[in-house]
Amino acid sequence: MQEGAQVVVEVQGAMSPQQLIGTLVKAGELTDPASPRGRLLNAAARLFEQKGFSRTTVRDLAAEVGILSGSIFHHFSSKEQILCEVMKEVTIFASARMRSAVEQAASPQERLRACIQSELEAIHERAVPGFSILVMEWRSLSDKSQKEVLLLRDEYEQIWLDAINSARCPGGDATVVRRLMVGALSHTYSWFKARENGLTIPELADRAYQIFAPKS
Amino acid sequence: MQEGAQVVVEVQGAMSPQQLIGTLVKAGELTDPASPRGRLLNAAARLFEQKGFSRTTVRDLAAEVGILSGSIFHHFSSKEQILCEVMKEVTIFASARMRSAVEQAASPQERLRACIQSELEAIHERAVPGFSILVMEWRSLSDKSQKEVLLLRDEYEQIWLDAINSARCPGGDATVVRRLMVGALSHTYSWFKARENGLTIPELADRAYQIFAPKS
Amino acid sequence: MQEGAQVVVEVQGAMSPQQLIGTLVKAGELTDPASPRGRLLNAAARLFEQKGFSRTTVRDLAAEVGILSGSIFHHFSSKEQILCEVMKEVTIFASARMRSAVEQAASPQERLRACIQSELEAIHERAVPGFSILVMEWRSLSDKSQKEVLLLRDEYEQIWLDAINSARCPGGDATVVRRLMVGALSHTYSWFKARENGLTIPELADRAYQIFAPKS
Amino acid sequence: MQEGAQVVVEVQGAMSPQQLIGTLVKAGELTDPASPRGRLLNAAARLFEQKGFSRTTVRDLAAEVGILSGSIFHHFSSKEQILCEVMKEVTIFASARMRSAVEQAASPQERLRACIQSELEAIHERAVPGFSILVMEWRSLSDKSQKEVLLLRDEYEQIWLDAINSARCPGGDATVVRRLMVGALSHTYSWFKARENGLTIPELADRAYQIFAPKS
DNA sequence: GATGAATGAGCTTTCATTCAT
DNA sequence: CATGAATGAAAGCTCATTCAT
Repeated sequence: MQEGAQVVVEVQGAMSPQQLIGTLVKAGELTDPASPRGRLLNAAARLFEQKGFSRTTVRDLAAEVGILSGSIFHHFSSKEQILCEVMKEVTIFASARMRSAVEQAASPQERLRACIQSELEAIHERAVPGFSILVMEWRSLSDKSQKEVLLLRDEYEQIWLDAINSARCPGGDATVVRRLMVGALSHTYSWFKARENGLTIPELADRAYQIFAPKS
Repeated sequence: MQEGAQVVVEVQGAMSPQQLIGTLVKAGELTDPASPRGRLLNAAARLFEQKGFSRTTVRDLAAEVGILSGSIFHHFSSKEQILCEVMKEVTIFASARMRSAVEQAASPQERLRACIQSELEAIHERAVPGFSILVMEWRSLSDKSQKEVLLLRDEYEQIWLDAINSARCPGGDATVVRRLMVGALSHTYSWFKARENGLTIPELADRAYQIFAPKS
Repeated sequence: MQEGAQVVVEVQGAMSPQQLIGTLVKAGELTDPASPRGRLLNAAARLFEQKGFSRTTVRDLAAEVGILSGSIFHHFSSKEQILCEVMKEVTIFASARMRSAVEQAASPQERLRACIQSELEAIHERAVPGFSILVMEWRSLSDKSQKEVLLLRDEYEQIWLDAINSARCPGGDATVVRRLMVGALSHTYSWFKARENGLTIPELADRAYQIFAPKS
Repeated sequence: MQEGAQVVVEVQGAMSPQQLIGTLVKAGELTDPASPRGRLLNAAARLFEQKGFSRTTVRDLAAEVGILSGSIFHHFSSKEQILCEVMKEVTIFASARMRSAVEQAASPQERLRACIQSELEAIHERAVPGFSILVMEWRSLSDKSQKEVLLLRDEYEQIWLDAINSARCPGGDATVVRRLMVGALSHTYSWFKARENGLTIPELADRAYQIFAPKS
């Protein structure tokens, strides 16, 4: 099933976020967003991103999906577990999305460009919201949960490191460059609003690429 | 390029953080860090940075300076006001620090380099902790407080925009570049530890400079 | 004159306080006193009357009905809302009670007499305690809550004004007379104890009637 | 000195409130309203009347007279003692005022009329505010303080009982009549505003007199 | 006498979590 | 599975009172 999923992902690089989610759901890697659990995770992602983890109450969450707060604990054992699951699903989705984007890129430069745009899309798309949570709410996670997420996260980061290395970006070793980049990109959540800034996501990706790309 | 950086560091040594604070205190722009209010603000900056605003209780804060929780409200009218005051003082200090660093830089490139290093020092120095709070806890501030801080913040950002513009950085208009930079630099708080990464702040500033500086 | 009073008492006996409450509960106008919310409201009425609103803590209230203080906020959003709800329910109950008493009175004089006795019973009966709160704790209510209660209160006061007008009481316009009466009657809560004063409520109502009734 | 005071009071029946206060201050029966203690008592009377005892903080009180809250305790040992002293001074002032008013009345009816007007003036005059506190905040007083005030109060009430008895008011024994009256009159504080109701204090006294006076 | 800092008990309220129905 | 009532710990905050200066 894992393999099946990867095959599908590879073949359909031009899939819409909705299609990609559908594929990953069928592969058992993501929770069905139509299920109670899935609706809860989506609502959580949205609220944690908007208001922050600790300013979001389980009552807010329950209200958002139209149940009572007590019922949440039939699906998750704690509020923190919800955060953890959100982060895992977001990571899985972002990984799949980025892998498919990178695979379609021809040159190292294009690969880097694809990574940047893919991450920005993950941050700002409505499809599976919550990417900025990975950065902003990292400290809200227990050590145990952090480890769980890091396991999935490593895979995602490896794609980045490869892209940065092969594109020969300035700024020294790829780890440091990537860390500066993750800060820059995730912070866009706080200020970039597609409608207001007169800037589209691809345009924003261009700007970031101009900065981080190798000097020609 | 490394040399340019080192020059800045030496020159800037003209006034230590402690001295600068002393000057600002005498000018009535900062609270005396030895006063009860000042000790509270410093402790708040430290704790808000370490644990986050909402995970820090007023009891934590009180314990940190050796008083009882009720006594805090002699000096501040609410927990949120403490955050606001911390942000204002941090901004004032960071502005003064950066202005003096920029003034001693000879070229546009050196000015940009000075800005980067100055902000990194603000983030990681112990002198006036709390710079990363400005980014990380922005949403914990009420609209009213945000406006108060923004008034001071504008001044600080203007120095940056001037530096970015005159250095002719890539990435389009200076506002967007600065926003990407803010994210990149403030996020270093989460991962950069001078002792562990085998990287000093000037070295880290160099890396960032290599990325954001104009392509030669 | 004593006889007139006794007739009213006998006739009014047609419905006991308990029965009237039952009817109002079924009609959805009062909270069921057996429900958690109803038990809380009754306890609040008792305590606010005995100790005053601000000297009654939500912990007192919770202890009185055998729950913990936090649980109160499942039923009410604030302590002040409890006061508001108590006042509304007391007003509704007192209105219904007085209306039925007045309807059974034959003459204008008997109607006034019935009003006086009905209000005294509302003040001193155990059935729905809390009438004196309406006067004594009025200032503890926010402006918004005051308006809510006044809406219900107007109806109650209209019955009084009609009775005063048709009985041709001395003392000028009915509004002023009623206000003097409200003060006189509600203050009895502070000094009248049926067992101690050697005076029953109907007897006390007689005394008040002798004072406020038209001079023959 | 006690005698001297009484002589003065007798002789100058037409004294203004200010003059009467001056006399009582000289006789050592009231605190000089210009002294810090006196200003505190006046402010307390005003605030307790406006907002209620428990809703008035010692900080409010201090702010009202322009000192800091800690300084209050150089003049009074507790907040409750302030209330007690206010009540005592108000009682002394109201007694002196009513005694002089009653002495100038020719008939029993006029004496009753004088009592009513005198009490209304005590309630609504600005000179020594706080009469309504005697009724409204009685429960805020400790048992010990209640006894102290009652000692002075008895004298005041005796004047009333004599007036009621000699005027042959309806409503049974004078104690009950007086109690109904004190409720009616003190409650006027809550609704009577000289400027708004189109009713002066003497006119209001007339209305009350028409109600409580003997039926002709 | 006043100040300002601190106390400490107690307040109302919040909230993740539990559990009988 | 969902409900709704309750829990209980802990939160932010209030306030009368104390006391060294």
